[in-house]
Amino acid sequence: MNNIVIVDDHPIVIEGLSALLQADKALEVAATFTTGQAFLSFLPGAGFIDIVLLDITLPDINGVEVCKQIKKISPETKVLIISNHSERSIILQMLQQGASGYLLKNASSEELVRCVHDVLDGKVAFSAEVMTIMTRPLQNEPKAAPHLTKREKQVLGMIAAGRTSASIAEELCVSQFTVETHRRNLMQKFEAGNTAALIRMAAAQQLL
Amino acid sequence: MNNIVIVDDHPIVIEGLSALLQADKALEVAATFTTGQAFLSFLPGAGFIDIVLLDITLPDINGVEVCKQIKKISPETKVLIISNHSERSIILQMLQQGASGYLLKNASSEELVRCVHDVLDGKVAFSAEVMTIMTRPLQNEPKAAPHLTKREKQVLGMIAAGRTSASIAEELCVSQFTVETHRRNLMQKFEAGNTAALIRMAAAQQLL
DNA sequence: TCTTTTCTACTGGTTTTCCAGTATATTTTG
DNA sequence: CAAAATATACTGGAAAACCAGTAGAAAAGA
Repeated sequence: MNNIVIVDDHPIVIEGLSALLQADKALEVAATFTTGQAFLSFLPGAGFIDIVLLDITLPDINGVEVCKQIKKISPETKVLIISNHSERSIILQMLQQGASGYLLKNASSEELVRCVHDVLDGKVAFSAEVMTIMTRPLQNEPKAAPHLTKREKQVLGMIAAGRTSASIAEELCVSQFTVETHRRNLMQKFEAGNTAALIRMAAAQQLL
Repeated sequence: MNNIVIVDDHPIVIEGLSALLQADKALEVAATFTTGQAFLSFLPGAGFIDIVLLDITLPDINGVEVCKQIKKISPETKVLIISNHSERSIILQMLQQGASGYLLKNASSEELVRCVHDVLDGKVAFSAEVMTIMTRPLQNEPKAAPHLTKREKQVLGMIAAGRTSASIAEELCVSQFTVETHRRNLMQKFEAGNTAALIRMAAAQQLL
């Protein structure tokens, strides 16, 4: 009998997953949580968990963080991500964090059960749609978001808010030159020729 | 015994809703569908349906359209929207289409059952969060998108692409002054102090 | 610790935006 | 048709962004 824990902020989804999994005699839903924090408090004291079905978008903490914690506290516990996000970068990020599988919420019930078993067997499991996304050629992929430093993100936000370099410099207590250097570096990272393009790029990548 | 139909493209959600509703003896899930088209084909020949739990975002047709069709074919059938969208405009739009209630997917199971009963009783039902959204004062509502003329939209797009006024003027075969006047009017309409803010506003309103 | 990254700061010059006006021709609409 | 909205064009000046370098200090990671 395998112990399963479900973490998802939608009670309806928890109910659905539970119903689908309980149909299988080999699986036992041991506990469910609607917040990452509640689950993380439970985790250290809990007995061994075979697999965690984890939603990425939780109201309190990021799913990435939750996954990291699981792997830290109980490396043998498998993590199967159940998410709405179909961006390749996110899927990869979760796998790098130690997740063993990735399902989209529109996966069929058969896929769900199959994936849970595959993961329990030590395999890496994806739903059909995720498989398609991961194997799709890269050509018309949206450009990967460049890595921004903390400061750069901060400055970017302020530029997008319509602030001038001078006013940003004042607020951050740095020289105006510094702010302009940040701006220039941002434009270079985004391959933008001017502020307008910079903001558009950033907006397109949900960075605002 | 009330007849329920569930339309949602996520099998997991269907499963969850079914499990929660079947617990109530007064409710019977008569059928479920993962596409709007499948449901609409079924609808005319089907017996009387008391209530449809309807997801707005379906892979094939828009939930608005589905709702409209339900009300056309069977006006007495209640529609309870189950959605991820928490924008006031969308909620209002569904109510105008004849929906009797609106739930967010993160609603608790109690709320779900309560709302189903309320709707069956002829009331209009919202989950707590939707209630909060609908009664929240308008002040920090996102500003309605200003009306833009064709030319303004065109210029806006080109500005966002990082073009300078001069280059835009050349492409449009108008004077640089004209482009700058357009830009100024755009900034005024968006209440933006400079190009960066303009692009951010436009991006926030999906105008790019 | 050493290396790399990040954050900081400056020079000096060019280009572009931004502001506040005015004004006319062309469409659209009541 | 008349009024309103739209698109066009210009002046002139202040402010800000943009370009292309350089470079030291601080923090983070190997």
